[in-house]
Amino acid sequence: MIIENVHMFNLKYTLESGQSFRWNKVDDAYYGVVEGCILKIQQREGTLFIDSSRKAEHSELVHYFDLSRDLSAILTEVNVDAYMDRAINRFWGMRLLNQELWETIASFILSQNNNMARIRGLIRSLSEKFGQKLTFEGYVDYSFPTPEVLTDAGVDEIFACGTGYRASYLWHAAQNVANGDLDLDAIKRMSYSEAKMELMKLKGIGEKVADCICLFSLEHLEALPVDVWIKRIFEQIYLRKRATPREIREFARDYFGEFVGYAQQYLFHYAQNEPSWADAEHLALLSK
DNA sequence: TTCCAGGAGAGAG
DNA sequence: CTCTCTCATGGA
Repeated sequence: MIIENVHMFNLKYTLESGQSFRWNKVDDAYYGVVEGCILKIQQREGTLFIDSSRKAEHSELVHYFDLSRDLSAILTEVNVDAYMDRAINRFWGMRLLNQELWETIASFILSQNNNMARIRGLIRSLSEKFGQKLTFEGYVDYSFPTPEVLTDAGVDEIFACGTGYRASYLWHAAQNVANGDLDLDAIKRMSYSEAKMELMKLKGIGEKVADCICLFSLEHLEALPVDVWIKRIFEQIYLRKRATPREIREFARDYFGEFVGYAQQYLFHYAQNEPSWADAEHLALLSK
């Protein structure tokens, strides 16, 4: 499949900005698993070339990559200072994905007190062990395990994948989804605050992880996950003092507006890729 | 060896 | 409400 005239979209920035752990780069193509099939995607300017192990729906992909959203309007809205302007221009075209809900819940349960490389490894080994093997043009990957499979596997088998103390959290979540106590379709219909509250009823999901799920799967663009990076960024760049996650959320929501989740993604990725993100020259961008 | 990572839960104060 | 400690794991 080919999607032409893709406006304001950068595949690399979108897939490498820490919101998904499932994509692998091979030459100039990205391979990943979405909806139980392998996707191979390449971007050449405004055109996306997509190959798949199964026939992928055009509308599914447009939704997954958030392509129908008016990103230009959002970035105009959150571009309120010279610092943000630099982050936006550096990663122009980065979009928030709309990923599958169960996989996003499980992935961010595993993400707590953990680093990107290891999160990717954990998801990979869980999928290898409990998912279905998929192949496409010599590329091998695995579907993400269903809640039912993880429930039957048990805590010990999940722990054996290297998940550490998060094993019981993941098993508990899988069980709740499998037995219907956590209704994923209902959550998809909820407002941001309702969905966040519902997700936080699960063990191992606090405010930060719930916000990641709301932002990277449920299209709640007002969600602001406060991790160690976002905390550093707001304490050092915007607030210039120690701050609690609640203070950061309240300030940022008021300062950037209803699309603070998009603002957050640009700040997060900028700080991760620009070692001098908090030096004097950067701080001066806000001193006017 | 100690520190850190897209944190959360439990307990104390 | 806010601290503080602990929870596996592996790479720096």
